[in-house]
Amino acid sequence: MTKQEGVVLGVAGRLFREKGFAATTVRELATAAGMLPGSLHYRFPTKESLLVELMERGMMQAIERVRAAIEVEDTPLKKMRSALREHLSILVEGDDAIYVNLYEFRSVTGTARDRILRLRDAYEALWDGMLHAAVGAGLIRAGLDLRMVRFLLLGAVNWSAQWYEENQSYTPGEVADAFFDVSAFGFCNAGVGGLLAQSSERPEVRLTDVFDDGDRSR
Amino acid sequence: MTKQEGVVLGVAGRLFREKGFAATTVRELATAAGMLPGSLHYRFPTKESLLVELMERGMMQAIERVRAAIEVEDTPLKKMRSALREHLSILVEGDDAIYVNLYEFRSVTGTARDRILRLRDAYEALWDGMLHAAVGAGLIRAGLDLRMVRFLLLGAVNWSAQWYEENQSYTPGEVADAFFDVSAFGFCNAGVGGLLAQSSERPEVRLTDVFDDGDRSR
DNA sequence: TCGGAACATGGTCGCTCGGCCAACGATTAA
DNA sequence: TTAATCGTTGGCCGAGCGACCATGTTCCGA
Repeated sequence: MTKQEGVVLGVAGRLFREKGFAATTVRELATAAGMLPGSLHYRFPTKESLLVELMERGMMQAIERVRAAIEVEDTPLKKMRSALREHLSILVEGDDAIYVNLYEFRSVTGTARDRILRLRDAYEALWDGMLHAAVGAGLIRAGLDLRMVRFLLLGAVNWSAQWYEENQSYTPGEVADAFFDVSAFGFCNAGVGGLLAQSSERPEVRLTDVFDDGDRSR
Repeated sequence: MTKQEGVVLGVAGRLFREKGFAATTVRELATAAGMLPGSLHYRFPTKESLLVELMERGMMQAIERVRAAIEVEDTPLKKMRSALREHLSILVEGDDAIYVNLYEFRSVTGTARDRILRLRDAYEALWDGMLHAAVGAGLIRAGLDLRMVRFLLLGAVNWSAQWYEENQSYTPGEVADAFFDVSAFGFCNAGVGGLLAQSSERPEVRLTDVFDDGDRSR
């Protein structure tokens, strides 16, 4: 990737995020990248090819970042918490490629669609791996649909991009940890949660085995 | 509202949902509504006025439906569960106005933006009311940020529209109930959840006081 | 019955779109 | 110095855009 292509992808990410793919013109892209429309066409044959390139790079980068965030943790729940933090951090303060991935996918057609879907599958596999490891470690309440747990967590953080911009009274880490805390332990209080928990057949696990660092927000 | 206007709003919802506002042309709208562009212009001066009309009607309708779903329940948690069901049901199988509200808001400019934001505030106030009632009834774990609980629940269901289409192995009610179940009681098992719950100062509440109907999916 | 309001028609206006390319400098290698 | 290559320029293309309106047509109340 040349330096110029990097500039183009950068401004494309910003404009696609701000205005949406369909509402962004190639002239705007070229001007923002400091060149003329013809030059942009020389590097990217079509507007959609620019979108696809941006999305694929962003997705691969996100997978690597989350994978790295997982590797440094040593228990399934810590891995999940760390992955959630990284995911939200990339989304709201990383480059714009992931936001575009989430909200402009409908503009991608043909075979590029499948390539991006395969990348998404790879990302989701990271989560399923963590969840299954947590089940294996006896940390997950019995009878839950793991897919639903994943949908809950990732849906909440993905949607956060919608309200976080105008409501930055939290850090991304605080938001992610709050979501993880509620999802893991429930918003119901001791009595309600405790009564339900008694129906679980899982062995007891000491809380300190799960979180021994006391660090719930970064 | 005349019958024709209803037709126009209907096809507008469908096309805005399928292709997005910016990618939909007035000619497409007119053709789909069985009329010519000029006729459409007679009823709605601009494309954006059509979007605003659609969004306002949809939002008001959603508020009424959720309010009705809340009223027939008698405890805070039941109200929340019912509201979540209704919300998701409207989103994935109701008319398209709510989907458009969620995903095309950026195309609204000027004073119409504020009008729609005020409708959103009214909807969120429904949720805050339920959450505060739950706190008052001693059902919510101490130390939680209620706004985060709301963001978690509504974010997860709002995002569901992204994956539900191609994955209809669940009913909307099942999805909403799964989200509610995990959020309320946590995905961690008895030991982990129980240890955390012991730190709560809330009095015990019998589970049967919360859900006595056993109906967890419709 | 009939006058007028309500509505539909079909086309045009001025403009911008994404895509395209022949000609042109800048850079590099021989 | 020269020739080949790489990247850029700036404008043109047909298509399609949103907006608009003069002219018919329908329909309903007086």
